[in-house]
Amino acid sequence: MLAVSPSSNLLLAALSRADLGLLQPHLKHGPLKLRQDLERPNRRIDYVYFPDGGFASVVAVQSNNTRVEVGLIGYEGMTGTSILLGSDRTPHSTYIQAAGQGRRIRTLKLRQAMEASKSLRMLLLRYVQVFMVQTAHTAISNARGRLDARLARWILMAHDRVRDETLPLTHEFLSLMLGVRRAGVTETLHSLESQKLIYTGTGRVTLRNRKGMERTAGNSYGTPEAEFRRLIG
Amino acid sequence: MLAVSPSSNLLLAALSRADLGLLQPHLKHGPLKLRQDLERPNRRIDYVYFPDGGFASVVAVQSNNTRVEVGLIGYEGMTGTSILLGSDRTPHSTYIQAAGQGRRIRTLKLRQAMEASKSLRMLLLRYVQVFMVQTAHTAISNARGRLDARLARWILMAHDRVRDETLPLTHEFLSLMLGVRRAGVTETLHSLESQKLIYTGTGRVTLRNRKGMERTAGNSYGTPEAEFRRLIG
DNA sequence: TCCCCGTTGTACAGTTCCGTACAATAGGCG
DNA sequence: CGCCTATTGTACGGAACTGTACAACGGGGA
Repeated sequence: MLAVSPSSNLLLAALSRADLGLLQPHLKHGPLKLRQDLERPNRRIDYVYFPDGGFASVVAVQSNNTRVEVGLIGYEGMTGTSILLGSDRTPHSTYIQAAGQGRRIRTLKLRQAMEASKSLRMLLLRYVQVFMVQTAHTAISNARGRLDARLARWILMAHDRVRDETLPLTHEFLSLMLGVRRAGVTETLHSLESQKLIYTGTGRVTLRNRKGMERTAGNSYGTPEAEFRRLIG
Repeated sequence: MLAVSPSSNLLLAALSRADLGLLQPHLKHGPLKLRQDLERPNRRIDYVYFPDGGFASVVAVQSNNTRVEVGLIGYEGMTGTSILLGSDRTPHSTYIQAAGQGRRIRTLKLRQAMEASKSLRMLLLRYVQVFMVQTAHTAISNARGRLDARLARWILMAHDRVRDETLPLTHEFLSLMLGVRRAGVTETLHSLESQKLIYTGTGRVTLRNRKGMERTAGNSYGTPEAEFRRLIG
């Protein structure tokens, strides 16, 4: 809870001592609660979040019942990419999907720090690049991937961020994220389970064979992750 | 051809006189030829392009035969968003899909200009935000939209950029962009034609009823366009 | 003018996923 | 402990799209 305690957020960890010093006085640690809204569509964004654990989903909204996840943010990243890009809002919605802890900073303070330090600015913008690649690969996965591949990709990405084999997820929730039918998720999870890639239970999915999951995810998993390693490290 | 001639590129037009002055000495006007590669996957990006007409596609690549368009760039924007974000390359591919003219600048010169002017930097980054929203909406459209809606969206976006009712497009090409079967494009175009929304001919699609097309595109068209108007004007 | 190859039209069986519906759990709360 | 509601299992017909194949067209080059 101490403001000076080291964060397990990879972006904050990648900052130079000086850059961290710019942010540190304004970073506040706290819980990230399930379903907490971090950004609402077309409303001013007040805080930017650096999760230490759990993750948030960025969801593109069309109409009431047409909403699909376009990105996933955990301890490797931050919310508020539109703030970094000079906008004070976004048409998308961002909220916590797996509870955790994290740090937040007022957008104004972040803006000031970014103006003060070029290296800080560059690091955060490189993360925006990573996030764009993630979104682009969501697009290609949605266009060409079969449900088993898309589901495998999503579970892998969630696993990367939660760092626990067991994910607290209902089929209903997964169907919302992927924009598919709930019953389709149930059937596909059974298929993955029969291939011994996962265990399932009510409200949870446990990863059993990561390599195997990566195989079924195919090329839809990996490119954004490689881009992260290249640009952030 | 004169370096000082006004560009019809909306980003360049939105620059202040001073910011334009920074770029102007390094901008070179020239043709953008069909299928010209502007960015290759994971290769250094040497130039950034500001089209005056025609448009380029940003294509996410998985394997050889799995490639889907994730964004479209015409006189309203620029290529090289990854340069703006501090990376010198991108896993995506960018090439000209409708020939035109445009200006280009060496990435180094652009970087220097961006460091020199905050207002320039902010304008170009706001365009990155617009492009991210476009990519996100490609993702949602791919996940939920039926082929007629996706095709209508694509034709509308192309029409916005070409500023001509007639688009020089083969069905094969459209199928590559959308990541669907060529025969599916043919059938869907017939459907749109029978609804008097377009005319078709070999190698071309002519928009006949824009309002109607926007209706069939549904919510998959409009959000990124609104974001452009809000952030660039 | 005619050839020829890129483009378009069309067909067919097969697969994936949808919309909907309803029964069977399971597990938290009173 | 037993109820009650969220969650999961499963079924059904149908829609959308696929992969493949092949014929017909058409417009530019020789």
